[in-house]
Amino acid sequence: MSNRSNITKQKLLDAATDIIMNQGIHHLTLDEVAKVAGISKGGLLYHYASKEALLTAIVERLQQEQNDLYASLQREGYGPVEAFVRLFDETNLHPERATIQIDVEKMIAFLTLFAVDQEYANRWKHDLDTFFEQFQKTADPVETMIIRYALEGMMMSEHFEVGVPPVELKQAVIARLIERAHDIDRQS
Amino acid sequence: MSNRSNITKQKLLDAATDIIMNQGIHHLTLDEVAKVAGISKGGLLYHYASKEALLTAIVERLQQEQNDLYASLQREGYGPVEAFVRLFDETNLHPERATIQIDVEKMIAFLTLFAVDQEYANRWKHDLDTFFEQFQKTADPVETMIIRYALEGMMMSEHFEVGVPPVELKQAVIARLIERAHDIDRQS
DNA sequence: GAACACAAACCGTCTGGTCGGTACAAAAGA
DNA sequence: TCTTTTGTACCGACCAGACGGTTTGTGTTC
Repeated sequence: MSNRSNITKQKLLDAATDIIMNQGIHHLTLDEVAKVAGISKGGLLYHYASKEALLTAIVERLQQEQNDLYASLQREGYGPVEAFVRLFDETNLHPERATIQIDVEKMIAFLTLFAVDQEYANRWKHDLDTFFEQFQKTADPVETMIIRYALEGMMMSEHFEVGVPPVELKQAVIARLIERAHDIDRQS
Repeated sequence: MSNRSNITKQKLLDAATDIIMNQGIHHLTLDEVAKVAGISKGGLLYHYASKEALLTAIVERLQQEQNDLYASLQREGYGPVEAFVRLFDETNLHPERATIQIDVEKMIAFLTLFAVDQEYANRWKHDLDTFFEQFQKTADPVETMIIRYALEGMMMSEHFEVGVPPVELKQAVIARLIERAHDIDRQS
């Protein structure tokens, strides 16, 4: 695969991601992706033979990005639970690396993709199942699950903008979650 | 509006709800709803002039059901936070009223509707915003928000079947959430 | 018999996907 | 070195099916 081909593929994935994030999943049509990417529909279909192939590629790239971010947080010394919490709020905790927040925003936007067709969720399901299994073996599995669920719920709430609390309260919630995650990691 | 008309309307709403829950939102077409309801598409459009009108009716009915259930829980003496927790797990706590669990399952399925089009979420948003405001004025707003987020996250996890823990762990999580909710209600 | 409650054929649009063709560069042959 | 062939990347017109909605017709109820 040539470099030119790779660049075009990334452009297409970027365009599709952009559409999902800014216009919503129901505007994600092949014509729109091609238009945003500045490439013809024929060109799009040349690289991704079907819409499904395109979506698969998007999910895989996002998955990879998330894994990399989580791994880098663990390399910085955070335990598995605390690293998971920080995954959700890197921007607030480290404003200097604002770019990676994009990953989280992407992840949120992609929930809509999973919501529309469980097929795409299945691609991720196995990895997530394996990942969350470790959370059942911490010093306090119940509290760990509560932390995990709370983060996922917060994600939903923020994405749909339903019952969003004042910023200070949100910050306090995250602070307390980090605190507890830290304790759990220490005891584990 | 005649009784016959009302029965047909309920059949249509039931069919649409059934499709959303069992086939997913992208299979919710007017033809499919009509087919499942055993009524022609013309008949469907006679009662609900557009797909949007149908969806609005579905959301409104669900909203009503949820409100009624929450109110009945409060009438039984549960505080606002604990009643909210119990809303999510009535079947496990009271197997004898298994039917109302259906409401929760519906609610979960409908998240997909909101995911696809924020328009429908907006119909619910205002009420939910108002509802969640009281959670910011409890004895421990941070913990209350964590409880709320955790329940929403659990809902997501169960719906997409991602990282679902063993039943015992799930039960223990709910038990602890109820415990904390009870404390908060008592202190408030 | 008039309003109501449905049935069924039909229409226009949108969208995923096909297909024939072009541009161009690198390899192969002369 | 010049020509021919081949493979890659891309274009854009076109097609077929799906889907929301319309229209017209028919039976049912009061």
